[in-house]
Amino acid sequence: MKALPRSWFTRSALKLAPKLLGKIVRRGSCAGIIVETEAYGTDPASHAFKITPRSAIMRDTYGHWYIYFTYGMHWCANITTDKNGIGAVLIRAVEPLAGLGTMKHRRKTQNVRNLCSGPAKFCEAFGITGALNGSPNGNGLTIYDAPEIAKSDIGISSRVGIKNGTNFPWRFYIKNNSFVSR
DNA sequence: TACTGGATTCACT
DNA sequence: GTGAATCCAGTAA
Repeated sequence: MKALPRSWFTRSALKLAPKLLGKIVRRGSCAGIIVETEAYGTDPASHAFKITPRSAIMRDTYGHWYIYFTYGMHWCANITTDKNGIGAVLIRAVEPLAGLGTMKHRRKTQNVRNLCSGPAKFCEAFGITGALNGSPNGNGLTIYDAPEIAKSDIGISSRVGIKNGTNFPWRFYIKNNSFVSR
């Protein structure tokens, strides 16, 4: 199994978000299949809409982890993209493959479907915190290559703008996968 | 320095 | 379906 090289992340978030589906993410003994992603570019919902010290990593890097804290209690993990622009892909849901015992312990639940079926759940199950913010893919938290998911098996949805009435962002998920969030 | 609200989740009704 | 938990980045002063 080979880690996705930095060059893999040179394209835009919108292009890469569906291609990340089916890839393997691993941290320590925990691993899983990415089943849901969300693309963030310069839309009004994105932290990159206005570049600040926190979000500058989305402009300045690609193939690095952008991990931020929200709602006073949750971490969310993104992989930065777009060599010449601004973007990141949020990992929204993962199907657990290995390290189930550790995940159950961290998540305080025995329900496998509830371990990683949400962006903050995924971070908690994998023990991801801001300590990993800014680190490149492969340094503690790694996405490995895997066969692409067929286009016909990928679902797409966009939320209609809460902020500006625009459509944003783009959510991609593997159809009929019970580990996708809702 | 003070205030506001969020790329969420969970318990409860 | 609704509301609480909880803290930090961003913004305004």
